[in-house]
Amino acid sequence: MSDRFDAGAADQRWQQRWEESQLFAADSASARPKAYVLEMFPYPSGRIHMGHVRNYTMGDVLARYKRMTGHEVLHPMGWDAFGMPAENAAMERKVHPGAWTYENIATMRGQLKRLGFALDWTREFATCDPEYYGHQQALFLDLLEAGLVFRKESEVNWDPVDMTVLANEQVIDGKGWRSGAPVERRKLNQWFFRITRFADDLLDGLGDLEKWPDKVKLMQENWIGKSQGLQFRFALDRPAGTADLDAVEVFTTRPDTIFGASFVAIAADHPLAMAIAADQPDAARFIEQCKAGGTSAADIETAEKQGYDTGLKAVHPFDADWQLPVYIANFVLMDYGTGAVFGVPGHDQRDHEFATKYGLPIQRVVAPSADEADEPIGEEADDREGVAVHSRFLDGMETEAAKAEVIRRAEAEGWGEGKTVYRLRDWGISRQRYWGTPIPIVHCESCGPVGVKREDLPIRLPEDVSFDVPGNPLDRHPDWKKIDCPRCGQPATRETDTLDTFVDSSWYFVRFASQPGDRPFDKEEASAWLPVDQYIGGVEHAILHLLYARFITRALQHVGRLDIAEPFAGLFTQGMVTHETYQSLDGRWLGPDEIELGEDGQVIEKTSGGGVRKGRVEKMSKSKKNVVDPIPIVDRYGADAARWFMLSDSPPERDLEWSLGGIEGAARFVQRVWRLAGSEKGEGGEDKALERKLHRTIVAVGEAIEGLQFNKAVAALYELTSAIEKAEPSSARDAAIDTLLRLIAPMAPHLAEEAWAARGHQGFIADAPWPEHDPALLVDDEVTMVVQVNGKLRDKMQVARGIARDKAEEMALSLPKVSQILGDNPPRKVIVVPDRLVNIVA
RNA sequence: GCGGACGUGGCGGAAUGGUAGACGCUGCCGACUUAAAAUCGGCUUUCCGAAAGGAAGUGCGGGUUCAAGUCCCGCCGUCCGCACCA
Repeated sequence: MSDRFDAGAADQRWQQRWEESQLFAADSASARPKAYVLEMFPYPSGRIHMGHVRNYTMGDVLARYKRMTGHEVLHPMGWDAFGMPAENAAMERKVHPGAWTYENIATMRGQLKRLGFALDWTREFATCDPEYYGHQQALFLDLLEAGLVFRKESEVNWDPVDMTVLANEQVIDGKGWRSGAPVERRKLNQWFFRITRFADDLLDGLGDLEKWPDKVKLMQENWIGKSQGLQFRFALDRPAGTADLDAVEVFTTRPDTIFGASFVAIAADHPLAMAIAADQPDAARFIEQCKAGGTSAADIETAEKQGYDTGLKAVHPFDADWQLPVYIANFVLMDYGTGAVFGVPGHDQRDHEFATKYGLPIQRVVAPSADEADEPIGEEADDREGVAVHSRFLDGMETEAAKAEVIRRAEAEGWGEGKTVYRLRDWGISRQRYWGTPIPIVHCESCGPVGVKREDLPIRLPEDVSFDVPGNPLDRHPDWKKIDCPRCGQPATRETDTLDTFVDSSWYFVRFASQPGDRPFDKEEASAWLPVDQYIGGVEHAILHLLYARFITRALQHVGRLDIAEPFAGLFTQGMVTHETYQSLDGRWLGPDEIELGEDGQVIEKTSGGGVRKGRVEKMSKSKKNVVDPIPIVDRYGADAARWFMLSDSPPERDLEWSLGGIEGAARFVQRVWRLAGSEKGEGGEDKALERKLHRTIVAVGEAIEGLQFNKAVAALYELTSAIEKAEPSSARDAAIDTLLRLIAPMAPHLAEEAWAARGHQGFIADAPWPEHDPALLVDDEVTMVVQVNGKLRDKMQVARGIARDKAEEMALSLPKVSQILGDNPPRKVIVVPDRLVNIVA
């Protein structure tokens, strides 16, 4: 063996051998227990970044570990290939989105292979492959036939200058990112998936997801937002002219605060608002104003609360003489509840701001106790629950009881009813863009929207499109949309909207498991692999992607395509990769390769020698120029060092700060293991202490990998490596080295294979069984017990394991340090935790 | 604005309510070397002390407990998501 591990040569050698032997191709028919390990597939943006390296390294360690523990492993890779960046590239660089995307895929595939991931490349696909999106169109038709797809009006961000629909991220401070024009909200007829039909089911299903992080389940629960409340009608004292507008229907989750109401507010696009606008020009103007700005919730809710007093009065349901002003308000959403609310400024912060602005009464109607009924409401609303006060017949009732009582009376008197509502809205899937899956619908004047014939799938995107002007190229294509109606044969037009790319990523994991040519997937084969045992990706996907994938899985079950409800049995959300940022003194962002350490230790800009301000540690991003490209790192230090660093130190769920020192440390460790593997062999001899350490490490590393706590596995392996280095040559030490190689094989596979072969073993270490541990070697005969006085550490003692309580107490009390502190006073109390500590309370 | 998390040495972090700082990085000292690199050994929370030893200490302020980084309440700060970014 040579002195230094040649990472470049070893990486290449083993990657080639793995590929030649098709080692990581998954066999659906295998009799071994199956394990499906999946990382969120990447968007082919151009080059892989550190976040990808971290994500795929974690999954790779688990996949390789599962393989060594006797599983048939499915660990596939593909491309989430539709989306806006390809269209932006087309506009900026005059390249076709498809050409741009497939070039990026080719580059990134090579980069991933360079890292030596144990991936089954035979199952690779891109969502922009017509084969894939054709199957997706078939699934769309299934859902359409099952009544899970419908059409309705909904708002989009409209750029009035570019005459195009904008994504939320393209709206910056209420203006279009290219044109700079103030954005408007505009209504379009669009397609939706009826996800709300599964709202309860998606909520209940969270309860069974034991291997999901609680925080993600909680976020989904809040997103679905199931709440019980009261829906009721406020009579309007002056009918607005038409018979059906003599009442306004509101929904509230706090019916107990009904006596604290001081106004009624309706959405700007509420039918009543429309009716009022018809004869009040000021109202019409206000409604126009409300349409300014983007559609995102953050935009709407951080905007200043504004209202327009319609002059109408709503009659309080419990008191015919009590009238509330009716406002049109910019913060009430038509999509949630009934599009109308009553405002209780005492107990809702938004209502409080509104009431303060318009001089409306603020009355306390809930208090921590009846004694505090007259505590004034201060600068902020009091949103705690308690007992009802100043609320007539509700006075003294607990919040929950008061809610029930109001609902009971409303139902008895016939003006309202208890109702369950969800915050979750139906999933809008229409996108007015080219680079996505065409929605397989034909619009016919006589038949309406009709699904295309299945034998015509895939409905392909036309190649000859131009991106010279903004807007949807499908819509302006000269003949693509012209087609005869599949039902009546009359001339008709294709739907020119494409599907949200979240649809693409909502079933790709099924296609990985089974990919027949003639249908989306085979139910039996997919069932053999699904659900995914461990899914790994960024926490930024905690709600939308994961909820949509759960929905689609249920929908596919509903239409009989699949027989599981939950796609991902285990979920892990990993943190971001961050790096320091640097700015020149005049404010330009500088990349890590544009700076260096000056003679006096100050950071300076390489080209000018000018001063550099160290900025905060932030997520790697092009705009801050703090991106480190993984590939030069891999070329310089080897794939294993890069992988090892990604797993070291930082807990995987937290952010990882990239550092040069860190990668060098990892590379040093790779060399240490290599030297150890080539070190002098011993003849015979036991080494009990080393064996103990070894077997504890086997347990620790296995548990750490199963729990995805790779930083702990790394720490345990450092300890074991040091212990072996310090041990005298012996056969026990040689065995420990072979075991160490198997333990690091999932994390540093090239090093492990190279050293395994150099030590004379046959076959791939990737195929070697995971080491077994001997339980007898895990426990020591002696333990250290801590002796505390009043909870403070004063001494320690070595005792036999399993020592009796009274014996431990006696020993502790006889320690000189203890008696010195206690003096002549007998201890008041002694707490003994077996084998751990004695705490003496003086 | 709403929802969710996180906060421990110079740095990344470890710690079933039971020895705070494992392991790694950095730095310093030493060995090897003509020299350097590589490698190996030691030290590295702060304060007081020559040492032995002592005191303080897990964002801030309270609380529960024999015992709190860990549990509870209230703040502060940072990050993620908010439905057309992926």
